[in-house]
Amino acid sequence: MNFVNVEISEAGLKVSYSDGDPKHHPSIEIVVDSSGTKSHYRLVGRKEQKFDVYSTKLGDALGKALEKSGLLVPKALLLELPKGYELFENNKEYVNKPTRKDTYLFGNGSKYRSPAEFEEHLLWLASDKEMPCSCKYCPKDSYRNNAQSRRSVDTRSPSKFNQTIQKQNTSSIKRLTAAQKGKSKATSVNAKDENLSLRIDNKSRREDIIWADIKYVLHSSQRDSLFSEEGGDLIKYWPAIIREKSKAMHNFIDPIGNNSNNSSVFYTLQPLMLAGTKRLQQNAIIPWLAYSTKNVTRAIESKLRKEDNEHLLKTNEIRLLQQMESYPHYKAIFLGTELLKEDDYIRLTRPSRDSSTERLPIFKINTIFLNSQKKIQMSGDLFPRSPPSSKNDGECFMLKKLNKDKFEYTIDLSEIAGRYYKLHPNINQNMSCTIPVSYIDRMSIISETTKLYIHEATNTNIQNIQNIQTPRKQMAKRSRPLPPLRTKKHKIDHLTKETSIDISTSQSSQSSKSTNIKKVDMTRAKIVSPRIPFLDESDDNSD
DNA sequence: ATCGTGTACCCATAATTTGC
DNA sequence: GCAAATTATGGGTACACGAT
Repeated sequence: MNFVNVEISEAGLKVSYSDGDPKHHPSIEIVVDSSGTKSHYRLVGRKEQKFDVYSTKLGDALGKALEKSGLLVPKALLLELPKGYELFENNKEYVNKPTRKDTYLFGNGSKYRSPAEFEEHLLWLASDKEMPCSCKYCPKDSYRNNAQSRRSVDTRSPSKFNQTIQKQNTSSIKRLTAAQKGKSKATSVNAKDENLSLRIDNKSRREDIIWADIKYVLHSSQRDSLFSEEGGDLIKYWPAIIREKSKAMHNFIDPIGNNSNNSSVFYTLQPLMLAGTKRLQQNAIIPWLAYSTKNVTRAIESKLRKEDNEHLLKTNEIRLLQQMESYPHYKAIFLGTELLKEDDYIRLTRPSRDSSTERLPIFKINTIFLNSQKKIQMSGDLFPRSPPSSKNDGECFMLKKLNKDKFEYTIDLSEIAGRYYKLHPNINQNMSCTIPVSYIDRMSIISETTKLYIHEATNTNIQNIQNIQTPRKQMAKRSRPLPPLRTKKHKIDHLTKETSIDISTSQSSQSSKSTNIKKVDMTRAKIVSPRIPFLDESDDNSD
């Protein structure tokens, strides 16, 4: 999962997005039923033990998930429940039975009966919402997967109100899928917006493609690398799709730094070609047509072309062949968000000694190959690093090779933390990639979804978008496609898509006219795309 | 370490609502 | 009005935790 809505601090974790609303809280009045049983709800205070159970268990679960995706979690404690959620204790006094007390979490209309039940929903709230929530109470597309799946509760106004809400939600989802099969979908999307009273006129809408200020979209290292290219400084905005629009929570810390007075609307954006989503305010984005795309596309293109050439010059076929002729070799592979090439410097995940002060060692890739066990490995030189304190930071040129001249180290993919950047020598996050996806898939998914959205937008933009969007010329040449590594669920769709994608990519960018029914599936596929960490690059798919 | 107690969680089923 | 879908309820039990 891609956790974009979590604030990690020394004190613990906060989830900055919420679908909770106090209107879903139960009434605290005492209700007496016909048999004389007295029942009432009591708000559980933050200082109570029950509350601690929730904050530690939920914090623990969230912390684990964050760490799994490579983030450092100083303290796995949920500092507060997401906005609008509260813990209640149901107190039931029976006439002839002992009193019963049950704790429940209310907030989004569902009644979570344990931290474990809320766990998945919390992760979803914290995530970029690319995937539907898999908690037991959230609506599923397939009807009634497991018996007695979901409940929803509003004890104050039993049934009516709450049920209508749920009805509308599920039906709008159904309508959406139905509409997607046809053509128009704008109308059905609006239905849901209205429901959430989020409609604001003359502002960008969900599914619009807009430009987002790169200050908020790219990391500084990415910007640096872009700016170092000719024309790179012309790029002030980055294309993105609006995935969600929401109102700011009261104490939401907006990512721009302003205190949100002017506009309380937030957009959840998915920048094209980048992993993850961003939550930005109105003033950080501009409509597509408000920005001249010519310069930008040219600059990006030239950057890409330059990289290509550079790469071609660097290839060293002879050495490759001499060394491990029998193994298929690659010139580059995608690992998560980064492209790793021969001669690159990368960081390894484990320190050579297990002192925490030591920085991750650097590894220079000499070759990338598929070994006899069909595992991708890299051979190269290892450079241990001293703790950050010693010497100056230009140390990368003073690196001392650990291996002797005629020897190389071999490492597994799992040992790679990410690229080493001269300007950012202290990065210690790991890429932590587990799911393999083909290069074709990644690129097609991105371009296909864009095409889909573009159809909804103005036609005049198609050309521009595609200039940016189209997969660049392949750089890696490999003799065989990658073996499927252990994967999770997505594998099946992935295989069925393969053929159609192949065609659309090979005929380059001009496929806006190819009316491919698979496009609809692509909207589902995009869910997978941004966070699939491991991508291989191939153009000769000989399966 | 083990026992006992109360609680949290899970599950089956009863009850109710909805769709045809 | 019936069947299916959904929700509420209460029992069973694993587990945590304090007492022995």
